[in-house]
Amino acid sequence: MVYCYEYPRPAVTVDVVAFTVRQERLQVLLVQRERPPFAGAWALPGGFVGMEEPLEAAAARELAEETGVSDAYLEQLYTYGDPGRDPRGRVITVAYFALIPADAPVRAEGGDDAAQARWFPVDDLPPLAFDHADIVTYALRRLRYKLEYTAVGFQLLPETFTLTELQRVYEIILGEKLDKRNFRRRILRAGVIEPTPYFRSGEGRPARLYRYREDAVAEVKARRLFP
Amino acid sequence: MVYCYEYPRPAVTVDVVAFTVRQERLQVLLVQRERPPFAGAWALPGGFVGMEEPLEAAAARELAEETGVSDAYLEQLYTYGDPGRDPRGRVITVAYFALIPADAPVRAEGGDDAAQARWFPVDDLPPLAFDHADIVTYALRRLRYKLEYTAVGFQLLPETFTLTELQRVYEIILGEKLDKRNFRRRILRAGVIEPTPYFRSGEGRPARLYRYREDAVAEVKARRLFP
DNA sequence: CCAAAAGTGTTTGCTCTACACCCATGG
DNA sequence: CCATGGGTGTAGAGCAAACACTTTTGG
Repeated sequence: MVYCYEYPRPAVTVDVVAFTVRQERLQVLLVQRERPPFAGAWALPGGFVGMEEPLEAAAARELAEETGVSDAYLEQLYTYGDPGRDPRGRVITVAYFALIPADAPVRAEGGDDAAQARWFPVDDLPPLAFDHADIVTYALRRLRYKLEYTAVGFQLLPETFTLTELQRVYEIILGEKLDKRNFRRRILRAGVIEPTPYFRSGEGRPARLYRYREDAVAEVKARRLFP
Repeated sequence: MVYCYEYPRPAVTVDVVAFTVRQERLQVLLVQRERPPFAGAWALPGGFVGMEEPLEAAAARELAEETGVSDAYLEQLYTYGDPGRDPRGRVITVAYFALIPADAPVRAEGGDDAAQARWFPVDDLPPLAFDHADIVTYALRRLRYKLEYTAVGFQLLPETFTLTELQRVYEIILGEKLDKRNFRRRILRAGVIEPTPYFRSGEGRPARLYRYREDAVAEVKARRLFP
């Protein structure tokens, strides 16, 4: 064991950029800080990493504490460690991004006890504490980029979903309309989702429900410079 | 300032996977450990992050200490923090990968004073300390992937280079022969390198020298799922 | 039977791939 | 003049983009 008084050590935290699609908008989960620094300001959910806790477990724990969601898609994003990013001293944070299904029963909408937690549309965020605005910007770029060449979009939907719903998610995140026929052809060709025998009735003709294929490889190689 | 005795803190290190192409092979820089744990074993160059030192600066410093190279291409790779990855206790490491030009005057080839440092071909590595084998594997995957859709390959070459030299780098790293005409067309279309007025004479017809365009955007978007 | 949303194919253009010969220099 | 590596174009195939109508249900 290396002891603490050998050398001073930075503190290590995790922060989570949790995305969801609600009310036809891409939203990010923020919590309101209660203590200085930045007391009262909005920030990403996060906290210190336990001494025996893997990093991803810490991110999952922080996310679960704020939302109650425990099976979200979680991916390491980047590690921010500039001295001076935290006025309290040297704090290195490992940022994660998470995709929360639209039907996940997210509690704390309104903040019952401790820290208030709320969803904010990504294009209408309040000022954020620390360098969290940079982190969100980077997470958003990564999310868009991932959508372009993988099929992670369904992680933002319930277990079964219609192709129209999935297309809406892509349109909302990418910020542009997509052609229905081309969308369907490509998303199906990618082979990461499969039809179920079920349909959903609403207004108009019922739509077939699809689900994620457990055995699928999420990364769909796009055209490469040197195939 | 948050003081050390508030909570125990993990130690934070950086490790660098430095690639170069020598003797027609892709090689990785390793250092031989002098102290336990894993005394005598080979490991990635790396070390503790200074309390006032940015992470990338720490990686650059470690790389410079081992090689004398101070202007390499450096990119954050991933942060490894499993408890138990270091037998001394909780050590979180931020891994970087670096591309070293073939003509860089790398000293310590043979280890003059302290730790011995050597290049090893990636396909013939010794057993590595800690989880460094995992880190190298991931860095290699990322390097191949980057080569496929960007034009970072020239970072492994001197400031000016011929297209044939560049093609060799790609072939060595990707492990397959490429068509000369298609390679040239695509690499030039990507627009990240430009011809100089100079030629290099060797055996046969002299070859035009190219250089990196400072103003170029390195990321060449490949075919996307939803353009 | 009308409104509303689901579902479905084809044509056109572009980009990737495969492939072989002439060019410029040094010895 | 010969050996060596540098440099160049094209035809065919496959993929992506654009585009409009028919189908199924509920009210």
